Amino acid sequence: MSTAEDTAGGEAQAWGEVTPDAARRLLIAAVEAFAERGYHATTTRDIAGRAGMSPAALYIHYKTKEELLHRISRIGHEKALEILRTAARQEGTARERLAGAVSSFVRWHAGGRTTARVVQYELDSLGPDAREEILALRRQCDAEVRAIIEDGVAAGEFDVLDVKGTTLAVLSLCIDVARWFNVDGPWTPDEVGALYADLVLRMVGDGGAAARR
Amino acid sequence: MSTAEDTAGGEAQAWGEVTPDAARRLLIAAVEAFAERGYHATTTRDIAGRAGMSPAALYIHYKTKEELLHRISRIGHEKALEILRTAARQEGTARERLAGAVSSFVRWHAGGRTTARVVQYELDSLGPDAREEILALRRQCDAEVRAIIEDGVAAGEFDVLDVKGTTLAVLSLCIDVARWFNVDGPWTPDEVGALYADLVLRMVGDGGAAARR
DNA sequence: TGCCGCACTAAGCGCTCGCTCACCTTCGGC
DNA sequence: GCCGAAGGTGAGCGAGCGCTTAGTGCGGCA
Repeated sequence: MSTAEDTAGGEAQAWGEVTPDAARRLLIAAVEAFAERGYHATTTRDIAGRAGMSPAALYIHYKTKEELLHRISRIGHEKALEILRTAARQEGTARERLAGAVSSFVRWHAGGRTTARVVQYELDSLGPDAREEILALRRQCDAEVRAIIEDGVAAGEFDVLDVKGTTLAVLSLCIDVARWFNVDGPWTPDEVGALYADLVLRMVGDGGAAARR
Repeated sequence: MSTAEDTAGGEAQAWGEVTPDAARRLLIAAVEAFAERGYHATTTRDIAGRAGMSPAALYIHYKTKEELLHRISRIGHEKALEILRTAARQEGTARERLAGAVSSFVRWHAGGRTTARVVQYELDSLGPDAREEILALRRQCDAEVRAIIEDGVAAGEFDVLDVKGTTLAVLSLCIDVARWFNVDGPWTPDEVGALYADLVLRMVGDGGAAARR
């Protein structure tokens, strides 16, 4: 647990699919800058500077500054969806799958906070077409979590008043980790993941959650 | 319930303390613009235009664009703190006070989403001094919620593993409402408030939460 | 060796930004 | 009826923005 995933350098390895090298360096620089200052407050000169290049070099690899955000958003959302999907398709009870999904999703938001911040909070800076594409991925994330909760209700494991609302609340809780989590704070990503898995099981009325610990 | 509080016009009445009239109109225009596009993507010309004034008029009432954000942030946080404080000092069990605090705090974030968005998500755009001042108010919000939870644990009403972490999660859940809540969506602020109060009682291990409904 | 193509840079274009300044109205007090 | 303060405007400054373009250095191939 908590391998390279939770260091800034480790975050970089998630971008391995981006080539060539210069394009990847620019992308990583953009992620850091967007996370620190926000999309609109970040200049193309800042991004290029962090990547050790001149401002013009950015435009050899990306058409516009927005394309950078779009690429980051899509790769990030695909990663998030993959995490939830993997957890949802695991063997086991709904209780186990929900706990696994929440703890790994939270670990990603806490450990890869830089990336997650951009992915979750800079969506509105995209143009309408790009935003719609990303929103489709987001709806798929929602569907994965909802499916687990519905399974649990059907199996009599969970006791939920409003499946749609509870799904939203669970995702909301996980996503907001990216806003407040601080690497220098009192918790490791693993600890927050475990705490949140417990809280979420309580939210879905899994009677054993409190008793088991 | 859900009176003027949940319309854009109704939100405006919260700024009654700001005088003179022109300064208040500018402030309300700024809240709307910041909420829609974010602080950095909003221009002073846009703010002045929404208030029906020339760009220069802004600088008669405010020294800089950042001062506008600072004022909005402070007034908004004071309002949020007042809501939590009122709920915390109510008569009743910890269970009742926590439910009341969450439902009214959530109602504020959902109904006054425009304001809440600026207050909760544009903090990083403030300078260091202003940010520190706002963070102090935020810590007081945290303390109010934590006190209720500690009361409940002491009284044997709640069963909580980690008071600090649970407090953070409760506040995080409420605050994130400002990000996703949509006035045209399927829920009213009251409905979300009630749902969230139930979810939070479950999170703190209030055994009766599920059974009672 | 000579040359091409590509990754990259220095310089800078056109534009819009936050903010200022000289000037104009309105109006209560004497 | 005149005056100064308060609150407003139109024009525009300097700076910095996203992005472009002409030119440079260099690895790979005949």
